[in-house]
Amino acid sequence: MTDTVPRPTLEAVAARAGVSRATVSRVVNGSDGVRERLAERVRRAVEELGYVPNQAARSLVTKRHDAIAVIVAEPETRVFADPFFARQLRGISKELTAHDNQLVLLLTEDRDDHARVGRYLAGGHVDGALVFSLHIDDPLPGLIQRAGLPTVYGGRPDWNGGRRGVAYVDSDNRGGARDAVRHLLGLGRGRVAHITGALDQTAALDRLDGFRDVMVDADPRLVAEGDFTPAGGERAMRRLLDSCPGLDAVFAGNDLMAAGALRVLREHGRRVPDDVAVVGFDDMLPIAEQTEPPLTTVRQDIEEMGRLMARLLLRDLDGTTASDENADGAPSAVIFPTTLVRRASA
Amino acid sequence: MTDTVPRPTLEAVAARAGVSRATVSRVVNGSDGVRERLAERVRRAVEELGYVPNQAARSLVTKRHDAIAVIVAEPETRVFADPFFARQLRGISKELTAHDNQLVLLLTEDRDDHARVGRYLAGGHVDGALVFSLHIDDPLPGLIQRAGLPTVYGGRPDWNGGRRGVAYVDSDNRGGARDAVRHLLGLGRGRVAHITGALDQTAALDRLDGFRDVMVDADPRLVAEGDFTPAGGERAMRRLLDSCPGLDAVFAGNDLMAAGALRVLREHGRRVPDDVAVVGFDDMLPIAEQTEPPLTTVRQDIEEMGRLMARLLLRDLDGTTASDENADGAPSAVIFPTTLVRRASA
DNA sequence: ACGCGATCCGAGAGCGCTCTCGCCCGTGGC
DNA sequence: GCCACGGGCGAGAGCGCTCTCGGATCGCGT
Repeated sequence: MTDTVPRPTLEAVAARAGVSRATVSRVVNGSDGVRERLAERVRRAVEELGYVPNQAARSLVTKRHDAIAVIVAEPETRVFADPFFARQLRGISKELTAHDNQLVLLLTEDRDDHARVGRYLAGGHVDGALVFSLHIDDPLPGLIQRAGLPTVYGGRPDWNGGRRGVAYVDSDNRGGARDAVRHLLGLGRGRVAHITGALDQTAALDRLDGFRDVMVDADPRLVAEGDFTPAGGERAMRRLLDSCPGLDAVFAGNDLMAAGALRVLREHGRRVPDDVAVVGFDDMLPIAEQTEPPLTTVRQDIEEMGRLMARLLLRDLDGTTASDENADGAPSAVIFPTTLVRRASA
Repeated sequence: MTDTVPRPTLEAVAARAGVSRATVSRVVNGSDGVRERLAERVRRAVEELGYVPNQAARSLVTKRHDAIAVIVAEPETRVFADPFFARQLRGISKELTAHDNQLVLLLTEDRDDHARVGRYLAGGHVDGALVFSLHIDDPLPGLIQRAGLPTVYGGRPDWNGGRRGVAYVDSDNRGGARDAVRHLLGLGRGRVAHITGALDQTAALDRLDGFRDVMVDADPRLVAEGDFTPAGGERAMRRLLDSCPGLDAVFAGNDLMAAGALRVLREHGRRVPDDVAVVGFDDMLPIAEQTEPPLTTVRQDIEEMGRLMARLLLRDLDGTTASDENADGAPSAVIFPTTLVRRASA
């Protein structure tokens, strides 16, 4: 390993430019009050020495780290088999790097991990946190709140009603579900069934609510509980076919379950969309395009949601610096619209 | 925002325990030479005050950050529609957190990003780097090398032959490809075609080599270039059907292309696997299980590969501390075995 | 010419930690 | 009973930076 040459310090740059450390610092941090001639000399020295500020030293005094934690709480590998996550991460990454912030990724699986994460956050290594895929009764939010870290959640937290001012970004699950069901009705289908997601997640609950908004007094047997997995979708579909053989449409809580449902329908000789129309949710590529037939589904702009989460957090961080109550102004919840993507299945 | 109470410092703990800062430091960092009685007192003080070391201050003197960068160089969204990445990340994450290292994620899209990343790495914010999805002629490795950062690559870099001692972890693409093709031959298929991946990636090249190892003097028209996408797979399949209508098996460079190929085959009325057997690569869930018919494919232990990458890097880091040449001993390349997963398509 | 702001810059303290060095004290050899 | 020795602990310097504060310098009005 090439023993790294010690990197130049502020001191070194100052010496070379014939000025004091303070002046170099001013130039480097872009504060004004330095005459152009000097500033130019400093900049040249920085260039020549290849000076890069030592972040540790800087943080030590500023107490800022320009780093935010992204926490993905996913006990199961399920969501991991899902490009969703990667997309959102990409959006976040773009926004953060645009503002010179680092992205510290924390993946958690179980409660032990959450304790560890709590300790980490309390350790003050990062300026804020972005949290995903919380399930009901997760201890994490409590830990984070105690650490006093500015946080933005991805997806509506279940305790939203309780505490106030919780910032989160979510897609319009309820509205998207309504659109999906209305589309089915518009196709002339009368007996529309719904396969729900795992009901310990707000996304599943909201989609179910959207379904109910439209199918006001639907036969309760038209709703079958799934768990967001293909296998769960298959099971739910079988149950539905069993209890309501006359159904002519299915709205699945996500594309994975829709794929499972398609398989069961085919197995039972029901043609899609002729006999039964199917709509999914997420527009999870490449699944949605690969099913037979390709899936009509509800799309959300995942990447943009990621960006927005980051943006909200960064804004909050700046607000905090200004030390006000930050209770007002900021819309603490942003709901993204969804769009129906028509393919062959409905 | 609750104005965070200033966190206790070493000084505070020392005062409370009635010892010097040095002693507290020793206890906290687990170095010996502190009598048990004192150590216990210090530990209690730490507990009572909820002391957590300030990482910035520590790094300032140790020049260690206990942070490593994970760089995913992916210009296209392609690989992002792919759970591969998430799995590997999870493996890395587990290993790193087990050793109290942070994971700093850097996602790059274009060359500009790479310049930025280069600067970041040179900035000495992290102790090492894990790099993925390099394409041929990427400037990144050069930048990293100049920054003198210990690095482990995910997937064989194309310049492996050139420079020496490049550490990387890859799966046995060539061997896996051979297994796939042999399986097809074992099924009694004689005219096996291959749809390659994007040939600017070593994984695609290696899989092609594996194919050729077995199909020593195959008709060159049995090889069609793809690009790892479903659409590319479709196009390649059409070309193959066109030039070699008599083919009875296809080995696709990944599952996405295999899915595309399946569609084209179905469209052309070829039954799978009866008329044409198909094998993919990656066992990319949930794709492989959702195709019609489910895909026989080659699996690799992604998560474990991630873990190993992290482990290799951390070991290198420790070795560096010990300031030796680290030229020997360490196997700088590790190839993971693959296994064939039999489903219905072949 | 002289004084008075305003402007620009440097000196120096201090962020919280690690680590070297040397002091102190207890022990053992003679 | 004295001195050498060694292990346990504290004092203090210093990591590289920011930021306050006061001094130097300049321009301007009179």
